[in-house]
Amino acid sequence: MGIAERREREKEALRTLIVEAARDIISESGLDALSMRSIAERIEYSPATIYLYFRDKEELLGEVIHAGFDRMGEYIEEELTVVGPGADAAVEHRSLGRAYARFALENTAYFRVMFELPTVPHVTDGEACTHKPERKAALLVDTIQRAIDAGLYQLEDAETGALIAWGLVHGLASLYVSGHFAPSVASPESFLNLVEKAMDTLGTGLVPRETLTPEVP
Amino acid sequence: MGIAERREREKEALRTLIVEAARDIISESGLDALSMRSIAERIEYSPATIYLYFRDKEELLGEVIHAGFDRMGEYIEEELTVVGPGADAAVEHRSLGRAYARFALENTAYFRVMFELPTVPHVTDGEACTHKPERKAALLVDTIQRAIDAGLYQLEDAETGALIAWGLVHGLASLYVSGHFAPSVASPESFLNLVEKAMDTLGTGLVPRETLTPEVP
DNA sequence: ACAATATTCTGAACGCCGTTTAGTGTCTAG
DNA sequence: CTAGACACTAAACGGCGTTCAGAATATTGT
Repeated sequence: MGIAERREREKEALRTLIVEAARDIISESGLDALSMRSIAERIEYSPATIYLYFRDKEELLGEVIHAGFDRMGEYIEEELTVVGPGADAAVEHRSLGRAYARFALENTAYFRVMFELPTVPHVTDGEACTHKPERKAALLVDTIQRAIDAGLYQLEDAETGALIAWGLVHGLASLYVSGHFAPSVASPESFLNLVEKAMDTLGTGLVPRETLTPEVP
Repeated sequence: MGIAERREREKEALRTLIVEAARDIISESGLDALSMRSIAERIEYSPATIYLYFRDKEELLGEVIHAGFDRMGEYIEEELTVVGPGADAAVEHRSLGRAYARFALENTAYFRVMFELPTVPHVTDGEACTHKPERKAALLVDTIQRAIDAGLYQLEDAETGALIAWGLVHGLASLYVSGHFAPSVASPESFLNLVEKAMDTLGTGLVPRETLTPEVP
């Protein structure tokens, strides 16, 4: 009998409804506006009901954040589609950075929640750590490894290179969404330009070539 | 009569006592532990008293953040002292990055408050914008400009270069203090190493020199 | 020295928050 | 048709930021 299955489905539906309500409140009004009561009002249930589906606010936020990383994944795939499947690793690397910046730009409040929160409660929950940013990080490491293998990047360690590249774009995005940029770079366009310029600079380096002493063979 | 002056001094003393109490609570127990009541208890006054010295919690936090940037300034000066006054601009630039990273490392909770908060309430307060990060940012721009002038860096625009360099170090620090790094880079030493490596990489570039097409003269 | 005044401080309250619990209805199974 | 499982909620608890009437204290004028 499909009766238990229907109950199961309804339960799951309400669960995702709660997560979506939370996500929408954050996107529309910021994290401060997110309360168990505001979620409850939006989905037209009592606040207590939410606790039948989530242990506490932290667990609920964990799911919201998880959904955020899924959404960021869509940005990445979209950007990768633009450059096409045959692009070299360095070009793909640029796509990843662009996607990251675009996501931060278009999901400011969401981005902040994803990266500024105490976080990572259910990572230590025992189960395999197939969670949030690590998934995308693996993709970045992979891309950079391929760039190294193709001789496009000079790096001993792809993982370290990935952290550096991540740090660069994340730092710019982070400063942008927190409003720490002067008005001259505070516009969306100039932010995206800045990220492009930053990836250029990371590629070619600050120090002019001719001043570098040649390596001993 | 010095009586009004003494009152003035006492008023100022209690004001800074409040700010210091807030700063200590954040450093010891994190931002979540900071409440008007916890501050009041620590300084042995009623919570209501704080409102005689600060409009609201936001204004108080603004002063705490301001003090934080002063403290970061001390880190910078200390690090600049290490390399000495005669160092070239590129070396000084490295010092700035190192100071930034060390500050984040040794003042984790404080760093987060300084950069992750809605912020900047009294910047728009009308008066001259001689506030927090911009002060230090000017120093960074200056250093990079000197590096450009000395031919150490190849950049059209020192301000853009400063944003990129800031973004790189800030991003790594930001990811570190938020716990977004895998355990292998989560230790203080490896974090500092990573920042050094990152500044190396930004200097020399990801792309090997010989693959770069020479500029048209 | 004392009354009048100005200043500093606080107790108690308001409306929010996250969370718990006891109890309400409603649907299902035998 | 009834007994039990289930989904749900009203109400409360303690903590939060904040306000305000009034107590306590310090300063002044005489």
